[in-house]
Amino acid sequence: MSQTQTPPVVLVDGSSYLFRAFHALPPLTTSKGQPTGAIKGVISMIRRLDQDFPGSKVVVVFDAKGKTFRHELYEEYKAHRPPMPEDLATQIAPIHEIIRAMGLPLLIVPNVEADDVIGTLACEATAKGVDVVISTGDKDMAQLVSDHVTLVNTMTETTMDREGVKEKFGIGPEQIVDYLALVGDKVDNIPGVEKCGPKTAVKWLQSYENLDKLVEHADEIKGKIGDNLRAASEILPLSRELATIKVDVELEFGITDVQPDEPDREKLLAMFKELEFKTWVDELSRQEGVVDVSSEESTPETPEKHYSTVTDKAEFDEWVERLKKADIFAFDTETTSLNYSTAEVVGVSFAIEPGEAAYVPFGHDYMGAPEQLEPNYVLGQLKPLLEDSSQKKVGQNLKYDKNVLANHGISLEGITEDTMLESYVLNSTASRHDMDSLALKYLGEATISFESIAGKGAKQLTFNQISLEQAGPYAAEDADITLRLHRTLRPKLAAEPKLDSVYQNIDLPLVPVLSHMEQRGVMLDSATLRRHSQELAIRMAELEQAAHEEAGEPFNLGSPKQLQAIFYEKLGLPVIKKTPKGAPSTAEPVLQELAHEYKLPHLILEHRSLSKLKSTYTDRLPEMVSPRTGRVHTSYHQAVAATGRLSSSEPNLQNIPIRTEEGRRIRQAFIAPEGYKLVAADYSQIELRIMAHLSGDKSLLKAFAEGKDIHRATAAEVFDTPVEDVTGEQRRSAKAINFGLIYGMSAFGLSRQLGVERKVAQEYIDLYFHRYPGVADYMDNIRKLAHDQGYVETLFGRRLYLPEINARNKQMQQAAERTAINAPMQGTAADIIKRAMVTVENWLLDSHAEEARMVMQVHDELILEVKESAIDKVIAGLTERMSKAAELDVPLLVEAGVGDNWDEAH
DNA sequence: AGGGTCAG
DNA sequence: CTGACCCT
Repeated sequence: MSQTQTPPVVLVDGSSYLFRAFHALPPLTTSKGQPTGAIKGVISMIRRLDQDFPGSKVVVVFDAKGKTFRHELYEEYKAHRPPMPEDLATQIAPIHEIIRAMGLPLLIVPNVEADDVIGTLACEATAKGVDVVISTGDKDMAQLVSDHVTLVNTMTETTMDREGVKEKFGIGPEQIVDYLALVGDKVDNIPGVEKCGPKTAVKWLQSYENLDKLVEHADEIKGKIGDNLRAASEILPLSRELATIKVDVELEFGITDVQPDEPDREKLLAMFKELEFKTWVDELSRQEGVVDVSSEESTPETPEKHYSTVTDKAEFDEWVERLKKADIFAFDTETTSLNYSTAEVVGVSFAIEPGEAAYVPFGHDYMGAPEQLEPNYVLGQLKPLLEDSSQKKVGQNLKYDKNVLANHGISLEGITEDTMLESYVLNSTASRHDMDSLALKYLGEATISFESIAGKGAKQLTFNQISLEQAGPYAAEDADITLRLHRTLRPKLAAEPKLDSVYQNIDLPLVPVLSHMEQRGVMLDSATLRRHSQELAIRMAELEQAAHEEAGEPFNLGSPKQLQAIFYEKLGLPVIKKTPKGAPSTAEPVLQELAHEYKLPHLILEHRSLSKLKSTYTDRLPEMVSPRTGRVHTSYHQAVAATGRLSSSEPNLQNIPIRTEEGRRIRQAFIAPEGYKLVAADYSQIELRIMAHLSGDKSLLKAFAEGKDIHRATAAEVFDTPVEDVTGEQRRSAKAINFGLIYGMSAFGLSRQLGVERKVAQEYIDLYFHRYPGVADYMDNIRKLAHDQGYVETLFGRRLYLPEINARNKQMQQAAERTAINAPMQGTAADIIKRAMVTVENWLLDSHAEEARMVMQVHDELILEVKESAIDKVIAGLTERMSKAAELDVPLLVEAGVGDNWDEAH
């Protein structure tokens, strides 16, 4: 390997990093919803090159849009590539802009792929005696490696020279093209040899050196794969050509023509600010000559860090004294398990000032663990502080901490701030609100990952098994980051009065309410469910046998893949619909259709629905009963649904069956303890009522004011019939129309729902809007508003950003428009029931603590356990409070029922 | 429209 | 990860 004195030229394959950064990094967005993960990834990679190759000329190359010579060579080239995700497409222009502002040459050559530009420049540079480093994430580039060309993957920090290629692939750089031709490429749609993977290709090339010689001796290859090779011999030259990176493209410039420029610091600063890349903003601001005039809010500096692990009594006591005096402190628990109902606290961490935090371990019990403070002492000292509601705390998802502390007899009060909720209210569309994502997004800091200290997979340690050396900094960091996030996020909320009110008056007060409901759990009749399971098993076995006879062979009824084979290959049933990937669908509506003419689909349908009931409910629910309490404890998630709704998991209590008789039997297993009944109260037609209120449509308001059956009233209007003459069929159609409106449904969707022609569905919609012009206006306005401001709001001011509302892709744009219509209704309903929950919980705790408690929420329904003697009183108070949770131009009707089980209560 | 879970 | 299916 020859050494030159001059530093190498670095050619950057920008496009390859673009895709890798997009998929590998957490989906960052700005507080306004602009996705930035790929930008951050690509730019930080490019910035690193300056350190890795000081003094080198860095040239960045991107693919241009449009076709290339490979498309002309082979029209199927990249034919099956899905369109670029919108979230990625919007990040390309900013990346280009930043690279230019950094002063780096940016090459985008029309009709030439980045690979070929790089190949050509690399060839030219080496001819001039300059060494080349190609920075890429794409292994195909290995074909360019030579004595003067090295590959480096800056994201994974690996380099590959000639020897490296041999090590990695088992063959030399000159053989890579032949290798690629043999293997083919599914994504780019390059044909290869059927069933020939990397192993086979390498084996062949090691024996025959290259493709030509291999094809010459193709008859020596035995077996099916030999046949495949001979069958492919015609197209292999084409594959080879497609896989070959060009080194002789006609470019209008040479490697010496491209020169770096001075960086435009003002421009960079503006862009980094816009994209909310705090650390880079800080870094630039500190550099001389750049005065940050546009800054209204100071970006948080990364403080010096002083984290301590406290095992000394005096030191701990001192911390407690400081906590008592603090106006607010950040707080976090470390526990043995993520499951709050079984988790035990093994340590707690605190922070009062940024950069300074302490971890107090008391339950680490691995071999050789240092002596720690007594759990009883630590928790005993902290208890008065934690239970003092005037002592303010901030945390990340404090509901969890409240739940686990309850296992130690501590009732956490004073939850005055929660960073997870701050982030959620600021931008519910941001896909994740966990601490690690928030730290990266708002503080520009990567946190210690749990995996890095606990390991992963089966060998993952629980927190009590992690050494104090590792656990200390991790836990202290959690408290520190939480405090600093709060200091960053809270002012952002305060600047938006409506969002601030949603946070303070709706989501924060709900935290203890949800915590109580989770801890209470709900009672389950496990014995009945188990019996039900056995019955289902018998019925399923019968169905399975019948299906096998019908199909003429045994197969797995639960496998859509095997089913496709039987249906469409063996039995030749007509294909009605295909899955997104092009395979014939066996989805429910398809089978429903086929069931008219064939017996097998009917059997499958019944088997499927029973199998779902059994695996998800009758088998699983009894397993979820806590041995400690004998009840099931769900988790409610407050920062998952973009619209403001809650979600529920482990188990999901918000999707317990109700549609079929068989399903309702599962609801019958949700029961109340001795002396109690279940009361279920739900808002009647809440979303349509909200639509009436928001749109102000006269007819709709009137219908609700008069307490009419809304679907019947709609049918009378749309079909121009007197109310008393509306048929069942007409009412059913009207109901589908009403649902469609809530979902922002199109004529297409409605036609499918109703099973009528699209034209007919459009007529219904036109008629509806004609009869309810206020609704039509409202829909137009909300769509326009969404396009103009990029977000929509609920009645209470909860905001939902719609990043795809102005997407170039029409389908995405239309989906965003449907969300724009649905979100204010769904979200306002969520706000209303959350408000009701807070009021109802406080009322019950104040005056009916022994008689009634809320145990479940299912979007528009609250389920309570109520002592038999108090039922009338509680129902009256409950329905009144739910009705008054919002003041709308329509009455909020609440319907309540009582029963020994959830099914009966309806 | 928004969710969660299961089996393959 | 996908397809299917349970809920409001």
